[in-house]
Amino acid sequence: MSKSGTKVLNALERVGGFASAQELHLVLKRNQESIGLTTVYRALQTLVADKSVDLLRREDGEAIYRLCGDAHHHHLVCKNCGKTVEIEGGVIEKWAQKSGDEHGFRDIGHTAEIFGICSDC
Amino acid sequence: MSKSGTKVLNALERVGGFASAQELHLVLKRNQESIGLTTVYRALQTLVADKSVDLLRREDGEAIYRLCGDAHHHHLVCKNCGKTVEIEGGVIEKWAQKSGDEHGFRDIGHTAEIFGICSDC
DNA sequence: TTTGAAAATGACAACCATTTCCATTTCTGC
DNA sequence: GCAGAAATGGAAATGGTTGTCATTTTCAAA
Repeated sequence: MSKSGTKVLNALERVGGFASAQELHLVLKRNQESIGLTTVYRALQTLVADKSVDLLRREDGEAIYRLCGDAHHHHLVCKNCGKTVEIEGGVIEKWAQKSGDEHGFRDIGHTAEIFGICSDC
Repeated sequence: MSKSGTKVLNALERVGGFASAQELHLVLKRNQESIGLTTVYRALQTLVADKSVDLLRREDGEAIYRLCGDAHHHHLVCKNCGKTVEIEGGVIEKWAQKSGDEHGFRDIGHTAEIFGICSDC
């Protein structure tokens, strides 16, 4: 793990939720951590590839990131306030595997997100 | 409904699925329909506000649109050659709705894609 | 310790979807 | 036909994200 990767992870822990790359960059700057915006983006790309961090999208298309546990799960996200609930997705795993099998695909993976408006909004 | 709104709706029908604003603009140009990109964007904004069209996001953040009431389906995509199969997703609809309900969310929507390697690759 | 190649870094420029601006054209009611 | 409102579209601006490339750091081998 590069020095920057660690810094970005720490920043993500500190904000404790979603943050865009630009927001993380600001947090780090405020904390006297010298780091370039480009490096933040690169560190995030690596972390996402390593599955240490989740990548989602705000409604306006901006990428937002957050720490993610190891277990494969899905998210229910409020389109308004960003509140997030982790959802068990066994049904989806089976559906993806079955659909892939039926069409002769192998190395099946999938993505799935649910969004809506939460009870507080 | 403005003239442009009609053209954009027709284009959406013609492509029969998801399309980005830029793709729709291309489709219209190819069909000898003179229309500006700006106008396509404006028409889409209006159609989304009217709930005639759904707005979703590609993985890269680009906005994609589809007619409301279109049969909602999902895609099985080959990571290697791009071959795509349309998948029925009733299971997912129910899963998304149920998960949303359980946590008090309303206006539930979802995205789901399956990817893998097809039999030809 | 020195060295040299590979990886990491960051300022800056490039990219591209989307929006804003504004001048021109088209529509609508009178 | 006329005036005002709405629609249109080309050009420029915006803003998140990625590419470029020269410089710095890391680190293992000599």
